[in-house]
Amino acid sequence: MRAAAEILDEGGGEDAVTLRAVARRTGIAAPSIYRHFADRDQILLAVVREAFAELKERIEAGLAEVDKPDAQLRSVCTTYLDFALERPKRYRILFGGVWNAARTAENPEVTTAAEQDVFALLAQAVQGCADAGLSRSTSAFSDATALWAGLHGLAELRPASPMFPWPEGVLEVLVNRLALLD
Amino acid sequence: MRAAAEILDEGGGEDAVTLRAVARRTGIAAPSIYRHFADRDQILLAVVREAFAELKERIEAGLAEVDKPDAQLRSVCTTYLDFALERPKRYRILFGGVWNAARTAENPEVTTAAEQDVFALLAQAVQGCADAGLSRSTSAFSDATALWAGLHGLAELRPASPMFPWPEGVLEVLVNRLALLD
DNA sequence: TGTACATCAGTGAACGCGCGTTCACTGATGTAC
DNA sequence: TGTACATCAGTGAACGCGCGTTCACTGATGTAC
Repeated sequence: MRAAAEILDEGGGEDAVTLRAVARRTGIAAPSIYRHFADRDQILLAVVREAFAELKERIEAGLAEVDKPDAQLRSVCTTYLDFALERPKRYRILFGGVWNAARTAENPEVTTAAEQDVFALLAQAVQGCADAGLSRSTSAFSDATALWAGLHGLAELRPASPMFPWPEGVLEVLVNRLALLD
Repeated sequence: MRAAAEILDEGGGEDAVTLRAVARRTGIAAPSIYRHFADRDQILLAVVREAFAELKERIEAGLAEVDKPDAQLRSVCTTYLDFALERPKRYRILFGGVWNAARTAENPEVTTAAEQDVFALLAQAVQGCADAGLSRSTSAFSDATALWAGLHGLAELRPASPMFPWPEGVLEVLVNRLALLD
């Protein structure tokens, strides 16, 4: 059921995830949805919740596979970007602003909190590099914020501008310079 | 008339810019719009066209006020970010992906071309710093791309996550490090 | 100066559509005695 | 083992709504003779 909701957002914007479209996709009648969700907003909320959970899990799984702090930082960034490029629509709904700004006040744990969880993984990785002497960073929080902006920009811009002649290695440039590695 | 279309997108997503909403805002009946635009898509197109033009003009106006290459680069970035933070919805429709990806093929001059125009101003500013020995950049294009990603990320993330404890000076960090100034 | 006519931005009524949601219902499954 | 009943996921019909768009129209303004 939730799976259907997710598959759906791969075919149009957030507004394409209509209650009736989810029903069609699931193969049930529209009113049947009310046995599982109170209203349309709850469907979106469930999609957001699940997507945040998956992003976090993937980052943590990637982290577990490497040891060195700089490899860990690169892993976080790569996983984050891969997630966004694989599922641009789903990524977009997480940090997209439209949905976020409107519902954030009512469900802080799904948006603000989940977002900070993901950001914390990034900030910890930067801090880890600084602690190990692999980064010249003196403010892991501030540098992680700049890096987050860079990652997010790349994550949104690349699918949005497929005609742009993207050069190789933009991600590496962002990580190396913003986390002050070398 | 177009002014009304613009004011409108300050109150909801792209999908809130309905033909009827524009009509209400303008104070005319819905069918009257067809004297000025062929259909709904043309309204959105006009908004995008005008917003791109305004962004470009503002950047150029800012550029004309300073001389030193590094001041010019900072001016471009500041103007870009200010535009995005002042009118988040309008900025979003320019580089937003949803509208872009769907209509880009039919109207390349409004999206791809206008986008490259704006990017060119950024790339030239980075190149100017490199030429003047103010930047260590050896690939202005590649570095400008990374910087663009950083700017875009900040431009989207800040309005989208008002609860996040944004540190001071993120923009400066992005510009200094990604354009290799110092 | 006066008359005929084209142009043009506007109008209200109507269309068919997909939407979220409500309603009273059906039929299968599990549990109590 | 059999009967009564609660639970629960599903159903089709219907509602009112805002949407984009089409239609035949009106009334003001400008131009030709």
